[in-house]
Parts: sequence; C-alpha cells; structure tokens
Amino acid sequence: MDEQPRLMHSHGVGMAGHPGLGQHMPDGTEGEGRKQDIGDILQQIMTITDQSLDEAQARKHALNCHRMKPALFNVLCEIKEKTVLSIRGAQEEEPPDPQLMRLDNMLLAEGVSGPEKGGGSAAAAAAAAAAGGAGADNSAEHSDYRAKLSQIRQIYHTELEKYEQACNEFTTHVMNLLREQSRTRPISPKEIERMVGIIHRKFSSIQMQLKQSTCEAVMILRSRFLDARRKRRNFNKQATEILNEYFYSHLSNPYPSEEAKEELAKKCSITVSQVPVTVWRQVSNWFGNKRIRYKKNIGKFQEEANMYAARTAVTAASASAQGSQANSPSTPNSAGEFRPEQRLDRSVWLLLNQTESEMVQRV
DNA sequence: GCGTATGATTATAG
DNA sequence: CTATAATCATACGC
Repeated sequence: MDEQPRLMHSHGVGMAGHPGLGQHMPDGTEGEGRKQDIGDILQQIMTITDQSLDEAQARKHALNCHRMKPALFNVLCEIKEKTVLSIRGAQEEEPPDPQLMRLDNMLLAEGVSGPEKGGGSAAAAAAAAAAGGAGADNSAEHSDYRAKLSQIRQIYHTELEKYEQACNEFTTHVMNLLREQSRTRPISPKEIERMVGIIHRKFSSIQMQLKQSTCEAVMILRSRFLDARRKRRNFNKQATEILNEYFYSHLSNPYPSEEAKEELAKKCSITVSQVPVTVWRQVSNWFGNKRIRYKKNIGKFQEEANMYAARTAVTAASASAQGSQANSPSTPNSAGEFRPEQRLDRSVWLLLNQTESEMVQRV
C-alpha cells in the first residue's frame, strides 16, 4: 500500500509529458520481459497521436489485444478514480433535502401521494370531518373538492411516472454508453455509479418542481373550498342580540367560560354552521372580534352598549339599584367596582376598558 | 358598485 | 393552549 501513491503519481506525470516512463515501473520481483512489455506499451500509447489515423487504429487494436492490457487498464481506472473522485467526491453526500421532505409530507397529508384513491378520499373526508365538527351537509359541499383533488392527484401521478420512466431510460442509456466506453476508456464502476447518482439528483430536482406546483394547486384548492371566510354567513338577528346581551352585561369581563360559550351557542341556535368551524369556535370568534372592535372604538359602540345595558336593566327587575347603574350612559368603568371578584380574570381588559371609557367620559 | 360590517384565519406572545 | 391584533373575504345596506 505504501508504493501505490508513488506509482500512481509517476503515472500521472508521465501521462502528461514524459514518454520515457518505462524505467520507473516496478522493479526487482518483476520479470525482465514484463518490464519491457510495459515500456513498449506506454511508448506506443504516448506516440499514438503522432501517427496517421490508419496506423493509429491498427496500433490501438494491437494494444487492445495485448496481454498486459487488462492490468494496465485497471491501473488507469484506479488512478482516475483516486484523482477525479477525490477532487469531486468530497462535496457530495447530501442529507435528505428538508424542503423536499416538507413537500412530501404535505402531499402525503393531503392524500395526493399516499395510497390509492380510497385512502385519499378517506383522508380528505377525515380532514373535512375533523375540521367540520357539525358536518351535516359537508359531504355534498366537499364532493366537488374531492373531485378536483383526485384530478390533481391523477395528474401528479402520471407526471411522476413519466419522470420516473424518463429517469430510468436515461440512466440505462448513460450506463450502457459508459459501459461501452469503459472498454476503451478508463471508467470504473464507481464512476458509473456516481454518474447515476448525479442523474438521479437532477431528475429528483425536476420532480421537486412537480411536487411544488402540486402542493400549490392543492393549497389553492383548499383555500377555494375549505376556507371558511369564503362561506361566511352573518348570524341572525336573534343570535347577535343574545351575544351582545352577554357581552354588554359582562363588559367588565367579557370572557365567557367554556360552559357559557356552549350555553350561548345553544341559545343562539347556531348549531348548523355551513363552515368548517365548530360552534364553540364561532362563539369564541365572535367574542374575540367583539372585544377587539369594542376596545378599538368604544365611542362607536357606546350607543349599542347603552341599549343593551338598558335592556338587561329592564329584564332584571329584582336588582333595581345595580340595574340603574348599568343603565346610565357613562358607567362601564363602575361595573368593575361593582364586581370586584371578577377582576382576577382579565386585568388587562379591565385596565384598558377603564382608561378608555374614562377618556370617553371626559371628552 | 362601493363602503362598512362581520365572521374567520393567521401570526404572535404569554 | 388562549387572547389579541392584523388581515382576509364575504355579506349587507345604500
């Protein structure tokens, strides 16, 4: 193993410019005749370009048939492998591309790349059911979606197959070519392997584009069909009134508990939602929107607040004293003082609410 | 049609 | 996980 690099080095240099290389060949143990042979062969190789074409062909043929040819050829292969591969081989060995993994995962999750059609639609149905909560009429709503999805799926698969086929064809073509050439050029199996790797990488980068565009198509489809914002329906008058009633009667702490939300949902009869959103979430959304919009512009909601406060005051006939307090136009801040036990929940809201209403009051 | 209202989603922070 | 703030996409009233 010690002399191998030296040997190859001399070969490399020799190939580049020194025809008289035969003398450097392995010594001692080798027979004289063999040494002579190698010198001859190299000499012939080096001078082959000086000859005419016919002569060169003849020489080439002779060299090809020479008994030392396989051994020398192997040496050449080894040299090339060591030099070329050491130069270019170091940068390879990439980990699986994270973006590709992401795309693959998404396609799998959307039921595009997974098992056959049954699995895909089942996954879609499951997703729809999971998102829908009360998905009574969802199936009819989503049939169009599923049809489009399977269309995408089909295109994806045929394209993928095409790429796969092209890749295989090209790979075998190149492999055959290289094998063919390996008879006359120093091409090691390892190099062929490497070339195959390169081809596969190229093709998989093309595949990635397909996956990318498929993902985009699925996302667009999803947003077209599954985005609830596109199917928005306003709550009916009664539901809004009930929600507003709760909101303004709990103005100091408008954070309904889970049970309260459930209760409100029931009272509002917003059980059948056209959108893939749970009833509970609709109530949450409503309160989230209401809080933020109220806080942003208390003045705008003042009238509404008074109205609902008045209504609750009228209904709550028993609590006349507090009712009148809540009834008066400018007492949202006093609500907190009347229910100190509620303040631990959302002190931030309370603070903002108080300061804002105080400001409004002063103006 | 257009501006506003409104329900839902997304991003972000605690 | 929830609440908030910003934003989106539609509904609604004019």
